[in-house]
Amino acid sequence: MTASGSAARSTQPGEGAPWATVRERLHDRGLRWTPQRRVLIEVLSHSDGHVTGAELVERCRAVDPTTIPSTVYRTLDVLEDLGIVRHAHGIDGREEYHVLPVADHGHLHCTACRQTWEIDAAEAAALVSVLCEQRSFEVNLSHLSISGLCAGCREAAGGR
Amino acid sequence: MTASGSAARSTQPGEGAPWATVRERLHDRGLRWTPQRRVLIEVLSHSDGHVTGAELVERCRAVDPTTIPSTVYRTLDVLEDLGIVRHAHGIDGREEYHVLPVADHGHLHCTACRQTWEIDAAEAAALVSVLCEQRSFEVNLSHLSISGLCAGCREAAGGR
DNA sequence: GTCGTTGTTGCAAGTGCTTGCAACAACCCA
DNA sequence: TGGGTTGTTGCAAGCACTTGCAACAACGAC
Repeated sequence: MTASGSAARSTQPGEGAPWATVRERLHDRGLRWTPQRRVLIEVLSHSDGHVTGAELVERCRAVDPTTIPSTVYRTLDVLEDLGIVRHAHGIDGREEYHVLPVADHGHLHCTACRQTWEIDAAEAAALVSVLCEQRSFEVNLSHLSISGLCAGCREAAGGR
Repeated sequence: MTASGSAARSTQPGEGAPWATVRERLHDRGLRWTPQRRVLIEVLSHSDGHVTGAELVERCRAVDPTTIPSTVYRTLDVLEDLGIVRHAHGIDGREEYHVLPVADHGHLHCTACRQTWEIDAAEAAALVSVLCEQRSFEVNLSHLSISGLCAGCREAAGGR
């Protein structure tokens, strides 16, 4: 909810209005601004947080019924290159897109209630530093997906 | 590589010969011992570490060409219930089965060289305890999949 | 050995996503 | 404004599973 609606309507071209600058950012890389991309950008600009690929395809279809899945997935790849979306794999291995990642963060999935939470760099710091020190492994936090049981479900399961 | 070949040939029915007891373990649950399951068990007993679902289907086909994918996947579900295999999702979201998980452990995937390593409870302890204390979240270590850059690839990438 | 119950299988259709390829159309340049 | 280059699209086929369902066959009982 933090600065959600206002961000899309902001007039400054930097952090504030990422959607407004997509077109020129594509141009800068020699990429093109097509009606199909316009549709996806519009859909994304109205999506908050996490959406699955299939969901995005469906929403694009609602705007333009001629939308083809492969186009959506290919455009998502391009937008990921631009840093506008980021994908991870949900608990069932499905693509899950995160729109406008403000900061690198991972995800926590409860296998019982299927809810999702974000974990920020601070919370993951312990793991990241252990792996970095012991193995020189650089963790890609945005792709980190942890599953298990949330507090509520542990309690519901009987506490033991 | 630790105690790989010998384990399958051991005669003691406890930890040592899990394959020999599968049949009765199925019986104990009112489940059946079918030729199709025999094939998969045989394939699994010759597989070490991590295999994808598709790979298992293929190997079963090598033993019995009439093998049907859905049967393999359904049998894997059953075997997972028995604790004989465990699945997680690889970096690309595909099913990855881990045969005979000796101890709970997670996985480390390098996005550059696609290699995989295991991380044990000790290494993940820092993360697990942070999440447990701060959120009462119980991490399912066997399903933990971390991606990033391994030491070798970081160096190859130019060190920066 | 035969019978009946019920867990399993095979099949076919479906989902989510990917890929190769030819036709198309943004966009740059004159 | 017209023309050419080349990034994109749409389509069809394919991969990795998943699911519903009717026919089948393990396995315990008689």
